[in-house]
Amino acid sequence: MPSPARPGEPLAGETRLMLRAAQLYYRLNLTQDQVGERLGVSLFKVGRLLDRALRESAVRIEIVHPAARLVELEDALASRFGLRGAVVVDVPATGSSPEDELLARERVAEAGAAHLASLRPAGAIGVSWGRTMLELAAHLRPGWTAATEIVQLNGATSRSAYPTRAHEIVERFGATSGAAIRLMPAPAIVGSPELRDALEDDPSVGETLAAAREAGTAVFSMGLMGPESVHVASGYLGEADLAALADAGAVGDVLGRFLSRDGRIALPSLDRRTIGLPMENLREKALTVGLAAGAGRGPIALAALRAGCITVLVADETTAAWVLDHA
Amino acid sequence: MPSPARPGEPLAGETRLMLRAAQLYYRLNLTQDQVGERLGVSLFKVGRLLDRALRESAVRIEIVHPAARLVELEDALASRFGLRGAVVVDVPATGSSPEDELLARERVAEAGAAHLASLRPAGAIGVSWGRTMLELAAHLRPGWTAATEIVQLNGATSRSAYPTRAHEIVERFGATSGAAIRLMPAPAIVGSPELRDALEDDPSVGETLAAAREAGTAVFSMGLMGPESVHVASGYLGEADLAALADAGAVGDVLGRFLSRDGRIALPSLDRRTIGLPMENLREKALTVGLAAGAGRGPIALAALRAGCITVLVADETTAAWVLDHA
DNA sequence: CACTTGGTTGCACATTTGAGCATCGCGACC
DNA sequence: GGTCGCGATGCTCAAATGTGCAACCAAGTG
Repeated sequence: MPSPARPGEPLAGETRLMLRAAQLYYRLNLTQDQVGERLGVSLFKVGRLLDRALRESAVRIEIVHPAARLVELEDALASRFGLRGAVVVDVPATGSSPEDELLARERVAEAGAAHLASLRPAGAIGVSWGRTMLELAAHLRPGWTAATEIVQLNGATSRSAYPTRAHEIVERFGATSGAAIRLMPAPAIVGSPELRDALEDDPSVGETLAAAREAGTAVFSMGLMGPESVHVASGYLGEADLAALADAGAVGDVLGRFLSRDGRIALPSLDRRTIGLPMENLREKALTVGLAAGAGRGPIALAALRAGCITVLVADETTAAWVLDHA
Repeated sequence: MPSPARPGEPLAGETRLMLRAAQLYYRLNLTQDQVGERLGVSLFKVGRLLDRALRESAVRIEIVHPAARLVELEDALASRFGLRGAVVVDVPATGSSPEDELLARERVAEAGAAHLASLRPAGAIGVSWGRTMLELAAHLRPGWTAATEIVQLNGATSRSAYPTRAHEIVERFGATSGAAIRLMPAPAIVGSPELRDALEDDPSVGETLAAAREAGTAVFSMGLMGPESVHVASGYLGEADLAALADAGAVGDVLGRFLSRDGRIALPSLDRRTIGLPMENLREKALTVGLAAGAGRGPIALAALRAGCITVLVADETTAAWVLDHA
């Protein structure tokens, strides 16, 4: 490629012409033959001049919109992880203060609700619970889907005074769509594998679980691992479990299933005490929307992506950037 | 115009779509309907999206070639002073050391020669003399013009040991074109108006002067005012004249005519002692190429432009910028 | 001096893009 | 509840743009 005229060399007439053509074409928006007329060359030559300008990158075209970065992150995530889509939300401040967490949740939930609606999911839709899911449900607009059934994907009856409000979520999903709802009347995590199996075998839970397996769509949020996890507040996890999870390298959970960095079940013994749709079933769904909102969600988002259980990721910018940085 | 999404607002889906379209169109060079296909919208909508992106300046197109600035200066000069053309030359260093002066002269002269040739002047061509003109002449390539006659525009026989080499210039112009040449056998400036008139009335000078008036084209350089002027070295100007010129606000000369900042003859009494084509005749020519090369030429270049005696300016970048700054 | 050969030019043609216009959907206002 | 107006959409058609090809020029080369 012809060198871009080092200072010190006389400027070739061709180059001069090229730049003048670029000015007239790009700045003044003349057509190529107007440029040609003004410059005294044929319109063909103008085209070739502009071609050269582009190839030598004498003109630079860049996308400067403040949100362009978000779109870039979305595309990068989608192609890196083979997603069907990604939505990255611009959250002004992203610290880890409760207010920032709240804001991030609101914005991600809002964007998630809008995107979910735009996907027009049909048939049965499975949903998880949690603060982000509650917020998402609140943003659903009547008629957003023609789905026939809303199924709760994992256990949610609280053991503590702190309510999971899981039924509110499912009800809101149902109320805004006219779909039938199906709750899962069980805790998320119980004390023993035997109890888990017994509950899952009981029709009250088992039928919901079967419906959850059948649903073509799943919507869920990703939870942090640690004392601030909703599973601690809800009384499902004690000190000992937390310590064991930490030892096992857990970074967070999806539907109550705690994952390690690489996307595997971190602690199988705990997983066997967890009630709800198992990972392998989640992976089989045609459409799964996973939400990650707030500081520290990078690791679990990445783990879930690696686990292959996400087809559409909705996240705040910080989380998205972290994921791409560490992928 | 729709505001460019302040951070803190949810990103409208339209905007997201717009940016994605811009990415695909400008970065990946897809056609508008390929973009439409990929984004699931009609090609019309893509066109409108891209339109909006342009109007909201979400995409910026800029010309980044290092020489772009020169072209800008050229256009600005041409439109500001109603010129037929302008050539601005990139000169690496532009100090006022002798080496820098030399370099600037070389580059401006080279560009001037090339541009002059590209204008294909015909008929009679008038030329001045000076170091820049000598350099220009050296860069003329055989056959550069079909002109019939080369005429010296102003007096040039040296009074001092320092030769003006004016005849070399005219001869080179003639030799490279096959045109007849006509010298002006007289000094540039003489001691009295009476002598000037007597010389100009003599056929030896008068006929050349008449031919100079008839020439349709003139090529000349601009000289500095002060002790470094070639007119001092050649012995035309003494201390007293210099002081008077300084008092009168002279900034430099064109064809031996010293001008003040505003483009007027600075010192009419001196002008009446100057032999050569007068200003008013220079102004009448269809094509006049004026060269300004080297530090400190800004003021005389501006003065000459204001005098209206230039249709094509050739200058170094520093001079060009100075002129536009002070116009 | 004829003959290649590489590069540039202009051109006809196909594709792509932009402009103007009819239509549609939706909300506001009788 | 009708209907008026406005903005968005898709369409047709003309303009603008890119592509492949043949002609041409200039500079080597045998």
